[in-house]
Amino acid sequence: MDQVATARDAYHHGDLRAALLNAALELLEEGDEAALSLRAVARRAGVSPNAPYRHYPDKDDLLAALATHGFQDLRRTLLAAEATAAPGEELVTLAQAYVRYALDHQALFGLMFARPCDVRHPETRAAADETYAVLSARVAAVNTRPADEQAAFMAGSWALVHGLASLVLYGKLARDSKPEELSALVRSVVDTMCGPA
Amino acid sequence: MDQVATARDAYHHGDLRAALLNAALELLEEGDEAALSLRAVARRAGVSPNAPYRHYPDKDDLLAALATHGFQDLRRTLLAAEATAAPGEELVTLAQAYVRYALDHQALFGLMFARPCDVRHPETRAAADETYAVLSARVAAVNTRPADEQAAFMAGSWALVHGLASLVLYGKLARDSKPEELSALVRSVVDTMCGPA
DNA sequence: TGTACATCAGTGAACGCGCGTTCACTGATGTAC
DNA sequence: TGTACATCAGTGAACGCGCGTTCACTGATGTAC
Repeated sequence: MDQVATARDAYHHGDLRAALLNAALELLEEGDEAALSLRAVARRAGVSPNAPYRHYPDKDDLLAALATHGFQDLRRTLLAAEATAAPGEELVTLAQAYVRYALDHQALFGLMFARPCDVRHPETRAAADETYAVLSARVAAVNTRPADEQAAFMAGSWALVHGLASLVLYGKLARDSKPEELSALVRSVVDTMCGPA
Repeated sequence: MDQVATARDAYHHGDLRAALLNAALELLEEGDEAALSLRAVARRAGVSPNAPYRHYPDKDDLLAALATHGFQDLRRTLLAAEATAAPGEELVTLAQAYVRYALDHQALFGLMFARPCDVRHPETRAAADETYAVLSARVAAVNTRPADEQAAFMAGSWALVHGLASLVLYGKLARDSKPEELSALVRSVVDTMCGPA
């Protein structure tokens, strides 16, 4: 009986597209991007090897969907952190949340940022841009520099924060630091580089 | 005759280790890291599929050697750029050279920075640290900030420059910019973020 | 100077594997009458 | 309300492929005597 019900439920899955995304995210949490094969995703979702093709034209498309999801998730995470920041601490808090996100979702973060953001997946581009917008809005609110430096300051802030995340993530900087040491590092770097001119 | 000589030369190769590295670098210039298989490297070097195992224990070791080479090459590139910089322009010049290196060696740059720099390959770590040292020495020479901000400023400078390179490389920032526009962007960002406090 | 022999650095075939993708199919669903 | 039928969303087997790595091997080299 149970089996019948399960089988029936399983056949027309309901929302296999989302289930595949979740399965892929699970696999990314567990390992690196190399372990993320379409077949593994299908297996994890409990579905036959080619079921994904009903929902994604090919593997690249699934990866793009994952990256899009990642940017949206990072954006929400940043907004949530910003909302709880002490007054005057917003930029540092955003930076810390960004770096923590990278460390908490290593493979996904790598996938998001080590894939070309090109014309073929405009929704991924849009999601990336919206993530950037959270940072740059905060920078605009905080920044005391002349107007003609605004754009450079925005790009620089993203680069700074993203560079920190990348270097730490791959062991180039602050190897073996504990989380609180890392937060302190991010704070001091952001204070030093983004402080009032 | 030629063939005999070629065959004789080919058998004991002389320096297959270096030849494999070069072959791998060529493949990286031509495509992405995914196209870099041990077998493809051996093919490119004109050698049988398992000849590489005389020189590298496994594929991971070859990748580490590539990363090491990349860091040394980047270091030399930075030093050369620095040496030709106009007085007062050293930091900006270094930053521009760093970003250009990333764009000129996309797959290698990705390999260098998207691999964990861990205990298993100390020579790669050392090479990465020496590359960083070029930047931080220059920062120390230029920096006018208080001593207790030195470390943060050094880390921040690397993060800034590396973040710029990464974001541009993967189409997150300054999409479709021409080289000179990019150099101008790097200049304005570095001036804004690293300028005198 | 010549020779036996250990060692080094290659070859070539084979292993098992998992991959992305395609094919022909079938079970479930919804809609027109 | 019931039924025929188109459509949707899965299955399961198979394809060809290139991979990393191992095996047993052989040709080239250098060294001791």
